[in-house]
Amino acid sequence: MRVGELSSLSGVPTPTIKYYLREGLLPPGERTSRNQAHYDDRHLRRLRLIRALLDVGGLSVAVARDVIAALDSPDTGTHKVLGAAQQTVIRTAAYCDDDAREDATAEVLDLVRRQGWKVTADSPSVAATAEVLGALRQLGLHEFVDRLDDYARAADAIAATDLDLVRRRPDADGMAEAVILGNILGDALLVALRRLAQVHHSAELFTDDRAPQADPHG
Amino acid sequence: MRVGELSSLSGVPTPTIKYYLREGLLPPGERTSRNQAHYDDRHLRRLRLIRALLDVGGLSVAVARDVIAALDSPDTGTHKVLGAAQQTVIRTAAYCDDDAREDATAEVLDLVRRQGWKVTADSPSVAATAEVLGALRQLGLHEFVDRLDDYARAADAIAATDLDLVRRRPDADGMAEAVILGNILGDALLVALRRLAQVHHSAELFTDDRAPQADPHG
DNA sequence: CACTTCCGATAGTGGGACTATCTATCATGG
DNA sequence: CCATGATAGATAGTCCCACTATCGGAAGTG
Repeated sequence: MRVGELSSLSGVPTPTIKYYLREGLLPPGERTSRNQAHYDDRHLRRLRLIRALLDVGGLSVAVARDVIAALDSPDTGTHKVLGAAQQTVIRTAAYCDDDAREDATAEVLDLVRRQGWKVTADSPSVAATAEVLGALRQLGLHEFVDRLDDYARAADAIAATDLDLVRRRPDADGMAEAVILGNILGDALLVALRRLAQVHHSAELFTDDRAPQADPHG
Repeated sequence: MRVGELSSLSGVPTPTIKYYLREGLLPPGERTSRNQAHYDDRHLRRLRLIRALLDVGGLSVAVARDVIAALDSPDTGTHKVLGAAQQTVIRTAAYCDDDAREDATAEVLDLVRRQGWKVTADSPSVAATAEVLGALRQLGLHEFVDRLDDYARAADAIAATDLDLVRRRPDADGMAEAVILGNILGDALLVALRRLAQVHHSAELFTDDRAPQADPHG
């Protein structure tokens, strides 16, 4: 197909497709002449991936490019792809200072040990977790930090399900995309589910020991 | 204190503080004359909250203003504040089409019933969850949707911990801020913990049935 | 052969989050 | 008491990002 058809099938305007081509998010089509190129359904799938990363995952174009590049690297083993997915954590700008970060890193490594997780100290996830932990500390949310293990247990259950899904999936063509998407959409899903469950627990808590409010948030 | 001191204590440049004042993120200081105003540590706390919402939570200034407005509303009961925290879910732009969304909404309500959650159908969390679910479906990640209950269970455990923290906290001055921050930083924390746990499970899985790779993602 | 579509390049747009400047005050220390 | 410097408020400018518009030349299409 040509770019016009790709545009109408995907719902992405032609100039935007050109922009993604320029930015290296979308691989170029197969050239048939000086000003003609053919695209196939791989381009369509890729385009959908891009939109999901940008719209639902909230990634920037630059980060999306990096994620996609990892996806396209020759050795796309599952483990490697999961490594690429790690990149998608980055939404915590540097917030806490260096001392706090260092303390927090030690604390995360402690947590890792307690949970029996096999993770090396220099993993980017450790840094990401430490960053958030530092922010929590610095803002005085100590109770939160005290319940870190509770949250870690939940995260462990989630990751177990994640990996179970990966394990069951045959190493098909779209597997790498599925892993990335599962992580990014999975994050959004978990946030939504958490709010949902909060509404329930909130209603439960406050209809017991406070004035019964009929309105569970709308 | 005056704005200069507020700036140096918070690390936020003076023009930016003025900008936040203009945008209604920060309440005006107590005027002492035509061109002088005094700020106190409430302003400092608020400023820290703002930066956390923007930097760590990734909220836009507009959304942050809404959240803060809810925080400042006269009846700042815990349940109400949690309602405001719901606002912070919004990062999933409209991605799936209307039909998919409708189906997904029904599916979410089913889930709510299965989990025994007390949530009304018109809660914003339901819509948010449905949006993500629709996106997952539309992208062909059906296995993911099939494990929805697993994720919901984890979310329930998380929310239970969340509410337990709220319950234990005396209704102090900073409680509302803590709830909001706990949600927003908590999201970031859980994403980070999930990645951390994934690294572990990934290592575990692939050192068993594949070529042993020494490198758990860096 | 008229007409549409395409490619590639370049330039422009609009929104968001600041950032700079300017004027008219006011504060303060010598 | 006055020079120096900070401040409030207003307005305008900047920078980045994600597009979007236009254009020239070339190729497909009925």
